[in-house]
Amino acid sequence: MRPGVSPASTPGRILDTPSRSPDRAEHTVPSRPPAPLPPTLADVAERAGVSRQTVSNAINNPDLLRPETLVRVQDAIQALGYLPNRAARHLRTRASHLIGLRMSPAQEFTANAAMDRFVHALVEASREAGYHVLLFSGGPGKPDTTAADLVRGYDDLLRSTAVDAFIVTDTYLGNPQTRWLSERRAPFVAFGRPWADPDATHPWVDVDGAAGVVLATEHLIGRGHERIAWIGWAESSFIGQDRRSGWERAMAAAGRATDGLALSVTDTVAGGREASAALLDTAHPSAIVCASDTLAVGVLHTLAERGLYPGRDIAVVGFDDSQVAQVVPPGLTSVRQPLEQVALELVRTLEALLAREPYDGRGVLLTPTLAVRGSSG
Amino acid sequence: MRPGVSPASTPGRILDTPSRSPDRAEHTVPSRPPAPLPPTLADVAERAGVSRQTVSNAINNPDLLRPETLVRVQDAIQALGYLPNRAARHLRTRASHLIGLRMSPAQEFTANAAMDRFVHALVEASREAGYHVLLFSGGPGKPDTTAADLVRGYDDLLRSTAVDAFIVTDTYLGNPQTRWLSERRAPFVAFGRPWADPDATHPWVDVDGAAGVVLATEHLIGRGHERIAWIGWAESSFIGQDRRSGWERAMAAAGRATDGLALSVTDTVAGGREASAALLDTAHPSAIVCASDTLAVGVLHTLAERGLYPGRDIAVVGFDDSQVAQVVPPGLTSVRQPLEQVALELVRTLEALLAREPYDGRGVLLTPTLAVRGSSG
DNA sequence: TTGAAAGCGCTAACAG
DNA sequence: CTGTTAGCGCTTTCAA
Repeated sequence: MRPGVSPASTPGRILDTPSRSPDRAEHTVPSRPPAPLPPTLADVAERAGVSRQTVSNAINNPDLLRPETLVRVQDAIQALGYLPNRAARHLRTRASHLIGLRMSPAQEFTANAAMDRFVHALVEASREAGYHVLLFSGGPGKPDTTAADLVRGYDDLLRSTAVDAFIVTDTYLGNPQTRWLSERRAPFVAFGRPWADPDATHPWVDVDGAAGVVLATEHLIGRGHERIAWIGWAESSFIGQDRRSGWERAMAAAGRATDGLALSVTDTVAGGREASAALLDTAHPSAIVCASDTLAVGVLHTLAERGLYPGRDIAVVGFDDSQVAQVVPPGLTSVRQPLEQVALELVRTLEALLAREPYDGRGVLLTPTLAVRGSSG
Repeated sequence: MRPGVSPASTPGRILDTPSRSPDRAEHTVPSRPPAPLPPTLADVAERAGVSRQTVSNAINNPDLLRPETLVRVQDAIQALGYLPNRAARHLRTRASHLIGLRMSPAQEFTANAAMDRFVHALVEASREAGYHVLLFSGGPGKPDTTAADLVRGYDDLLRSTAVDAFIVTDTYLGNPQTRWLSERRAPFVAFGRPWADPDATHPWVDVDGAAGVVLATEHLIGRGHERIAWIGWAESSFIGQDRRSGWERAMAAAGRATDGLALSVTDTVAGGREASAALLDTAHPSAIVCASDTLAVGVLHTLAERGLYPGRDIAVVGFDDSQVAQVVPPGLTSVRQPLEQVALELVRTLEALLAREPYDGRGVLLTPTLAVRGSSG
């Protein structure tokens, strides 16, 4: 850091539209010579005075070497900063050590921040297993998306042997990928149960949404709430039904009635706002549990409009522990998915799969936690 | 979708701690035979009745082929679903067509959702240029991070020739990566100006934060606000100073005094909350511009505590157009970075760099926009 | 215009 | 325990 530098002193071209300025030649910096090529096995072998194969063994089967040879080779590796060329290794072993993950388009104007946290967790978990994450795009979100488009990204990566396996996240859309990948015999692990296809035998990891909502509802019951409402998604959503079942189960266990206390809407702020307004008018709940933070934020809108304070007048709980839940005043109590654990389990399952270990076909279900904040008292 | 299926019918193992159940053998599904290997050049050549090199030419230098041969080869490629093996091509051409991007740990309890949007935009822009994004981790965020740790991820990827180039995003921390990468002659483009190192000659793309704050401040001035306060970061932050200069510039242009109207704090919700409380007590502003959405959310906290309504009693503007800004009631007006354009420019610059085109050394500066919402009237 | 030969850097199989 | 040989699938000379 050089404290004296004015922020505006760095020369730059200000562009409103992204285009290069035409007078480039006047300011041209000659492109510098390329970086020297990294050392190869042969370089290490020569330095250590052994054959290339011995260096390869030193890396992949160290116990085959006599200790003193091993040390000599390792010293040479160290001195040269040698690391095996991934392309060559990939070509030879047919393993890229890359995991493919499709980024579905970012959902704006919602509180769904989970993807970011998940990607971080996955990158971290992959690293520890010696893998990197390769991102690709395409799929739902654009108009005119056909089934072929949906699997296109997967197909290309598979046919070009770019990745060893996939993590599939958007299983909830009724998307054809998991079935397609299964038929294709492509290695993959799904984040999300095969709700719509109970015959599916592919490995999966998921979070027990119902259990999370049970936690939330019991929390509210413990705070003395009698009339606890539910705002969820359309009946056709398996995940939505699962989460709702947690509310029903916890309410039944506590002997609370649920009549007229549930509403299904689309997963938008407006949906949550309107549903909560209707519920407050007709069902007079003292607490509302929502299937998502997006819906819960909608409830906060209604409360703000009516001069009611979340946590004091009406308790509100969301789902996903998004950044919004974490920072919105007075803090939104929310069900938090253990995404770090999910990532760990996904990678672990993937490793077993790639090692061709038999699969027990039962999936892994993880339990979420509840992040309690001001909106619930 | 099979409507009759109960959400709870899918068998799964519920785990509180991530561990595999021991009775795996009882439920074992034999691992299925591996997928057949994708077709190679030789397969296509045989089917088309030509040599392998001719197929290679059909892909890389189509004009070298007689049209009828070309059609025959293309038909064979189509029929077999052939795609070149990336590892082989990479090994031969020394180009992985992979761009490395380090994911710094997710910042929770802030409103910094920009990374998610940026990654999406980058993946999309890369795809159109024929590149994929490879994610790696490590770096700042963990305790005891040394300079060596900071460049470790880059170094490993470079030495193993895993990526062709990097996009470097966290230039603002005074991190050593850009300098290190430059010395190493590794191809990279930075998202962010080399604030701390005006001698740097590496290519970069950035967003004009000062211009964004000018937009925000002028917007408030246009709404009739006289006393517009600023909540920013510590003086040592170049980005913070840049953004602040926008406020100062717009205020000066409108003939507004700024004495006592600015405060510098850490970039947290609490920081924004405390700073706004102090400003309201001492400087009596009618509007507050913040260096980040996180700070702006802190202002919303103070307003909520005092029974004041954002937009009606006090106008608030943030920076980054995070999901929080988009959904928090009554909507937070915020400066939005053109991340899609940024990604496009980064990839474009990278392509030129990798093509060894001369670089004009001036960087690309893009102008943000202002997303106006309820918090500013 | 098309084909033959070589080799990118690595590892698996086998010989010594 | 170490070295030799071969080949993963591709592109790039160079001849035909």
